Amino acid sequence: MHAYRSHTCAELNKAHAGETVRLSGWVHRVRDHGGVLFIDLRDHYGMTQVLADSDSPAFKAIEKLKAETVVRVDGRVKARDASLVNSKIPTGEIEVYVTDLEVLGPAEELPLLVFGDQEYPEETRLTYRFLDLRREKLHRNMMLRSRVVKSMRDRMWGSGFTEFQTPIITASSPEGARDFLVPSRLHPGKFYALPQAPQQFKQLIMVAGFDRYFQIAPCFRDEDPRADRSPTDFYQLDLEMSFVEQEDVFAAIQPVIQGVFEEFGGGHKVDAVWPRISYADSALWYGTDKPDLRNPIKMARVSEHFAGSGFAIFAKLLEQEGTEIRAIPAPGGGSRKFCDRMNAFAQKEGLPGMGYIFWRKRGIDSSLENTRDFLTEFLSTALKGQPTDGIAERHSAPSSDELDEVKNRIVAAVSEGDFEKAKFIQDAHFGHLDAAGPVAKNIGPERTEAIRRQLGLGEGDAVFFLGGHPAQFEAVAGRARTEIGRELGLTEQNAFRFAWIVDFPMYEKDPETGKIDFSHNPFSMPQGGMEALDGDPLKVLGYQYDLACNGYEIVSGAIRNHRPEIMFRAFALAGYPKEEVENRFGGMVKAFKFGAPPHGGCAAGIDRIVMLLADEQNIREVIMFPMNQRAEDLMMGAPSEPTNQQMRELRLRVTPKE
RNA sequence: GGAGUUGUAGCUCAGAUGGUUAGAGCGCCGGCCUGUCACGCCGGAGGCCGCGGGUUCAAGUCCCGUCAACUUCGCCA
Repeated sequence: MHAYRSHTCAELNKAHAGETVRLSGWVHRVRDHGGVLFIDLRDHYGMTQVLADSDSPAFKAIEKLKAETVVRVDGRVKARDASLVNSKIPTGEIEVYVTDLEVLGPAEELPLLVFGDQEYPEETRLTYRFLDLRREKLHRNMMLRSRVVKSMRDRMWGSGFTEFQTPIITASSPEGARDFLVPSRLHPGKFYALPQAPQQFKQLIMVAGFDRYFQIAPCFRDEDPRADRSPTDFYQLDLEMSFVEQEDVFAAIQPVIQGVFEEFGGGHKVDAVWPRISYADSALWYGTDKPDLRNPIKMARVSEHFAGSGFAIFAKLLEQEGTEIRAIPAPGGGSRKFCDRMNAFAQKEGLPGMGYIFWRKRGIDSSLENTRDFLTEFLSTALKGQPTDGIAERHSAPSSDELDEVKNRIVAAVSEGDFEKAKFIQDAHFGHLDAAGPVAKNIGPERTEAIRRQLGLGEGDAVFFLGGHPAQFEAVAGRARTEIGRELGLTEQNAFRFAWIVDFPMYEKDPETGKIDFSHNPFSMPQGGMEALDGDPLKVLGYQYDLACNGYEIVSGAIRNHRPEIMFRAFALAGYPKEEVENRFGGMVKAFKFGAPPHGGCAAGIDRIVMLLADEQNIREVIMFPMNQRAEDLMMGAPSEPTNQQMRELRLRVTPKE
């Protein structure tokens, strides 16, 4: 018999009854009943209940076992009585009566329990990651990750891509993030860098004529972490294609991503149609370049309704250059309580607050009834094209100057034949909806009605307003949109919604220094080529795109700039002279001078995709050995101090902390 | 670097308004138990209430500072 096992802990069933078997695994849980005791024996594959009673030669030893001890047991498979079957586990129809036991790996008292779903501090979990990984959830997440990567790889091969590895120790490539540097022993004072992405290498692979490349590539960036961003390193499905345009790249990657989400998405709905949304529209509608389209709320510009209005804050604001008022519609959010809560949310996010309007049924004052009746009859008669003479006599006169004014304007509109306008004024003042909230009072019924119509809102709905320079409130507006969608239950559950965000601007202006710099990837081809670079840099768009899914950026890519002369010009606009470009990207620029094919590609964030598929909120839950928030590996003790010998070899000295 | 939240037993957490000896569940240790599968029952150990200072007759509780963790802004091809 094999030294450790004849079967795994997931294999045995009724058909094995009577057989003598050997199992190895961890002592998951012990249930000691005095004369009989049970152990759940666990391995990677599953769990089997083993038992011993006082007649068993192993009884004494088994009584002393502690949780997580690794043991080998020999025993006899017993079919369980119907009343004793455990339907929760696949091996629940049998149990193994232990005749011999050997401790293979004793275990001390645990800092973290493997069974149960008790929560532990991250610090403990990361220090004892190997224990945490034994637990069901992480074990499952890591297996999911492994299968996702295999599926991606298979799909890529299936679509004619070939896989190549690129260097890990390489040259610095100033693409935005901070580099991890590696000191060179052979060249004291010089440093290698770990690649932030295999960007230049994959472009060179295209120049080398391989046509379609992919790689499951590690990427290294020395930036602060976020819940969806690992510090230090992460993995991408990196791909590049020659002789393609933007839509060709989309067509290549969509089946891979969609396929993986369908395969591992646990039955969630997966979008088959991925809309293209411009960066500008995405910012306006969703307040972010990675919108969550499960949330149906679409924001809108409503400046015109506030310009010159009685709402002084916004009216004044709009007199400044570049300001706008934007609306976040909130269908079903029409209560004072909800509106106040969202206003508080905006204040917590650092804004002065959000103005709001909400609509409810209008209770018409009896003193207004006459006017309303008059107008209703007058309008409906007018709309039918019949003479309106004599209607005034059938109703007593309106009761105030203000009402007179409204009435006269309706009558005037009708006489000009502008029935639409007449109906609008009528609705604004006497319609069945009453607009509540301070904003409505200040801008008056007609501007309020115009906003309501623009946004398609009705009874029980609300709308929130934000004003100023869009760059300053857009992101908060986006978060408010998310919050509103969530609170009102508008955001669809159990679905993955995708969209390509396209037409990213090539450049942006630093609001403080006024300096023009690349807003995204400097290697992208500007739309319109060389000519486009002659005008206003801030208006130049790139062939650059992201794929957004449920509020996360999961793919990013571009059609590359493969023409040296356009590249020099593009860099010059951002203030990089030709010499510097040649200095920093010499290898690539040179390559482009010897026949470079038009090419483009993208990279998909594997960690984030698995995170979405595993329904996890934190990327550390899908990484085998993650760093903590301070980029430390608590288990391995990294970073650590080098030995003096190492420092001498590298000719390095650390300056003391100030 | 800025902001928010949290910090009480090994772990998860409870401890209104300041007031006797700081509690529960899980885990751990000891005992009982031959059908459990989150076994049950009895008993026990285990606390610088993150740390420092202050207010007060009295501080886990209020104030100031500080440290740590997480989240977030900046940053992020």
